Amino acid sequence: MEFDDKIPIYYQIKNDLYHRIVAGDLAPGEKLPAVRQLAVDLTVNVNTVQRALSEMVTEQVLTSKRGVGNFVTQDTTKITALKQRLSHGYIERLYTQLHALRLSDGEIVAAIQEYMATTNEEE
Amino acid sequence: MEFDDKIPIYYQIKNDLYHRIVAGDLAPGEKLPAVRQLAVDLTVNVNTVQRALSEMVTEQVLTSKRGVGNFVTQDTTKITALKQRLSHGYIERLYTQLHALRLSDGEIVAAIQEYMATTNEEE
DNA sequence: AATAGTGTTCTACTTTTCTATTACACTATA
DNA sequence: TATAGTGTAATAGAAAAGTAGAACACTATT
Repeated sequence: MEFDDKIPIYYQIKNDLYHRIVAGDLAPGEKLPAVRQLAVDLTVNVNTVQRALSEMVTEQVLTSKRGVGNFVTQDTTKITALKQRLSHGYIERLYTQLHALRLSDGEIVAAIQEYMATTNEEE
Repeated sequence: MEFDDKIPIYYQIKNDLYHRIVAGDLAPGEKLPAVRQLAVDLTVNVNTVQRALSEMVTEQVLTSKRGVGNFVTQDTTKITALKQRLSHGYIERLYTQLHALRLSDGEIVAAIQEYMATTNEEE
């Protein structure tokens, strides 16, 4: 995984896990790899992984069983809410940014469709 | 100006200036406030302002005249290119993020239009 | 009971960012 | 030619994030 050095790594790890959970890549109730294994996979220190996971436990997106492992919550309403929260946040940020560049609502939609058209074309 | 403590302040200052330049709030050739004044306005250290500005000089978005001041470039093609670069980057990031959440192209456009509808309604 | 695998916590160190302060370099103008 | 206003640079210190390594706590299995 590549990291943006402008943003704390633990924060980027959280976001990556959020995405994998919402996408269903990590199913409700599924056990995560061991923290030491995750640290190896991400080429990062155990403490950095731990910080990301412990925050997600606090947020009740994960549950932790000492001596056993970390697990994705079984409460699917939490996951749905997470998806909503993330996508709404992303859209809000884009809207704010493009508005600051003085793009109108119509121009914003057009720019996105234009982006999609050129992106899919090249595949 | 409020800062996000997850991102370096000098970086956020750069982005704020980018936006003000692209929006025309700071016109081509216009003189910026003195670095010490900007530091006061932003309640930040002079060096932090200086770091933001010097990077923008390197990028040729600003020009600097020692003993005189910092100025927005007069080269409007640079500004247009900057606007393109920023908006494309923002859209690309949104697209990547929402795709990671398994939203299709159509769902992405719909979600944005839905967002715009509810936002404008409340005004 | 022993052991291996797991989460958790702690301390020490490094790097980056930001602040504080001072000094230096240049320009315009009184 | 002073002087005020400007950009530029350098040093030192504080705070936050990350790394490294070790130790501790708990669980399941043998």
